[in-house]
Amino acid sequence: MNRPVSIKDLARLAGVSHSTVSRALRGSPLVAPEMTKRIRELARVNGYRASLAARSLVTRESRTIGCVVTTLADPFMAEVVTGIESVANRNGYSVLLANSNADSRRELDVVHTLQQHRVDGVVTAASRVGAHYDQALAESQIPLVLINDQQSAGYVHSVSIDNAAAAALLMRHLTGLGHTRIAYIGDARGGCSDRQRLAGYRAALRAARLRYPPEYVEHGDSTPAGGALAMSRLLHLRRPPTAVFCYNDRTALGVLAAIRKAGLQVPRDVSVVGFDDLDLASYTDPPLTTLRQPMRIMGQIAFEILLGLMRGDAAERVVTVQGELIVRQSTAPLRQA
Amino acid sequence: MNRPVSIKDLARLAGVSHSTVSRALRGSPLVAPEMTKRIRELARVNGYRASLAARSLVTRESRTIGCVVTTLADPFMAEVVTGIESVANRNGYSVLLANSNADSRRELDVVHTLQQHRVDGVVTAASRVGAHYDQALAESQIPLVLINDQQSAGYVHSVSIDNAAAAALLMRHLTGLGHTRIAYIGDARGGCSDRQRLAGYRAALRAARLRYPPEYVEHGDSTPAGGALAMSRLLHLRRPPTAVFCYNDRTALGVLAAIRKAGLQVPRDVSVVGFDDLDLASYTDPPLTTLRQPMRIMGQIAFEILLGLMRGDAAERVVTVQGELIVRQSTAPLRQA
DNA sequence: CTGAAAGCGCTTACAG
DNA sequence: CTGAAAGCGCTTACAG
Repeated sequence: MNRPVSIKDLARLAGVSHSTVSRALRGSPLVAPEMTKRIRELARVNGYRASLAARSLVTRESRTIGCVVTTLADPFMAEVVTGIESVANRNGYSVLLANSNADSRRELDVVHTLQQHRVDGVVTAASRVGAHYDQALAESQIPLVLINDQQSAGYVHSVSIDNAAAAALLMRHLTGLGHTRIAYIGDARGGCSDRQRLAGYRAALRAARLRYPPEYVEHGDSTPAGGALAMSRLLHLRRPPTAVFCYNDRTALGVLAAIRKAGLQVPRDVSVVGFDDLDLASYTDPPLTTLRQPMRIMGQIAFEILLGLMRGDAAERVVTVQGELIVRQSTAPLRQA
Repeated sequence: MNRPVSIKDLARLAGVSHSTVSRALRGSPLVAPEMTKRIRELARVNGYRASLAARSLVTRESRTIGCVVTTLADPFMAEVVTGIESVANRNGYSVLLANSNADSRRELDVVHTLQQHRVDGVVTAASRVGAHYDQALAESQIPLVLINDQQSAGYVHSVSIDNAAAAALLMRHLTGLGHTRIAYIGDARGGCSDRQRLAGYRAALRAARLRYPPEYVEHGDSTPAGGALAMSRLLHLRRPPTAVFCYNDRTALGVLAAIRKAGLQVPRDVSVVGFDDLDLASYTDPPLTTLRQPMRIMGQIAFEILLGLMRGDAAERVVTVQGELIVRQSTAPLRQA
C-alpha cells in the first residue's frame, strides 16, 4: 500500500518546511521564484497530487457538485448531464452523479450522500423532486439549480424550456395543417414539464376554438413502449385523433411504431410531433417533426447559475430558454375525408 | 455561512468527548447503549452528516470511485453507468463522473482529478483509453476495471461482451438466410470492440467460404448519421451488399434510414443487424434484429470486480459475458434474383 | 522570504 | 465504558 506523496514528503526532499511547499504549489508570491520552481519540479517528478479531502477540510469547499437525475437512460438527461459536466470541469469542479430512480427513499439517501461529500452545489434534472428532498438540501444551505422543473419550495433557481411557447409552436403547426382532432400523450411522471405542455396543448385548442374529448389526453412514461401503448389506446377510439403531440421524442418513437403496426401511415393518416430533438429524431420513419431543446446549453446554463450561487450571488435566477420547431416529415396537412 | 454541525458540536450537546460521539455514531460496542442512543438522537435532530473528507483523511479511503466514459450520449454508455452506479451506491460508494470525450488532453486531466479525489478505484467504459492514461493510473496504484476493452497495458481487469461469439451468432444468422454479400459498418473509434467484431465478421465469412470485396468494410462513428453515411456509400457500389452487420444499434438506425431514402426496403432488399439491443431497437422500422448486450449487468459486474480489487484481491479478473441474438424483422432470407 | 503553530473534522490506539 | 492525545494532509494567520 503505497500512500500518495504528500506535501511533507516534498518538504523533506526540498529541505524546507511543508508550509513553503504548500505556498509554492499554490503559487504564492511570498516564496522565492527559484524555490517555487524547484518545488514544482519535485512535485512533478514525484507525481504529487494534492489531496482534495485535506484541502477542502480547511477551505470549506469541495469543488464538487452533485448532479441528480431520475434516469440516465433518457438521452435528454444524458445530454443535460454532459453539458453540466463540461462547464463544471472547465471551472475546476468535479461532478458526483446520483441516480434517484424517482424513488423517494433513494432520493433521501442521495441527499445524505451529497451532504456527506459536502458538495458545493447541486443541479437536478430530475423531473419530479420529492418534497423532503429539497427541504433537506435547503436546511444544509446547499445551492440548488433545477432543470425543467420550477416546483421547488425554498429554492427558486432554475433553467427551463419555455413549455408554453413550445407547446403553442407545435400546436399551431398542427392546427395550421388543418388538424382538429389532436391528442396529447404525456408522461405521468413528467412533473411540471408534463403539466405545462399539457396546459399549452389545452390553451392552443381553446385558442383554435377546438373541443376535444378527454380521451384525447393519454399518458405514457417517456419510453417508446409507453408511447406505443398510449397510441394503441388512442387508435381504438371510435374517432381517433388525426394528430398527436407527444411529450418527448422517445414517446413519439413508440407512437410511430404503433401507428405502423395498426396499418396506418404517418403522416398520411396521423401526424406526429415529438419534443427534444434527440439525434434519433432525424432517423425515425418518417423523420420526426419536433421541438428542439438546447439540452447541453441548458446544462451549461444550470451550472453557470450554480457557480454564481456558490460564489455567493443572492439573486434569484430563473432562466427560460426557447425551443425551436423542427419540421420534418411526420406531419402533413389533414387529408380531406 | 452556517457551517455543518460537527462531532464536536454533538459532543458539547451531549456533554461527552467527541471521541465518544465518534464511537457512538460508528456503532462501537465500547460505548454504553443509552449513550449511543442519546447521541444518535442528537445527531438526527441536528441533521448531523459526517464529513467524508475528514473521515477519508484518516481511513485512507474515499468511498468514491471514478467512472470514465468517452460519451454519455450513447445509451450503451448510459446504461452501463447506470449499472455501475446502482451497485456502487448499494455498497456505499459514490461515483464521480468523468467525460473524456476521447480527447487525450482531457483524459490526463481526468486522471489527475480522480487522483486528487483519491478515488478508491476507477471503471472505464471508454472504448479507447489513451496509453498514458492507465499508466498514470497504474503508478498511483488505483485499481482499474475496463468495460469492453482489454487492451490495457499494466492492468488486466475487465468485463467484456464475447465479441467473437456475438459476431459469429449474427453472421451465422445472415449466412443462414442465404446472404453472401455481407458488409460490415464499424466504428473507427470503437477500439478493441470494433476490431473484435470486424475479426468475427471476417472469420465468419471465411468459415462460410465467402469472399468479400474490401469495400464491404466501412466505418462510421457509432451515431445514426455515421451509419447513414456509410450505408449510402455501400449503396453506391456496383454490387451493393444484401446484408449489413452494424457495429451498434445507433449505426443501424442510420443505416435503415439510408436504405429507405434510397427507395429500397428492409428486409426485402437489404437485411440489417445491429448490436446492443437498445430500447429503441424494438421500435425502428422495421424492428431491428440485433445482439443484446446485458449492459447494466456488465456495469454491475465491473463494479463488483472493482470492489474485490479495492478490498485487496490480487487475482486478475477477466470476465466475458455472452450476448443474445434477438431476431426481429430487419432480416429475411435472401431474395432470389 | 521562511518556519512553527494552529486548526479543519474526523478515527483510533492508549490510558484509565 | 470514557477521555486525552496524536495524526490524516492540507492552508493560513502570526512571527521572525
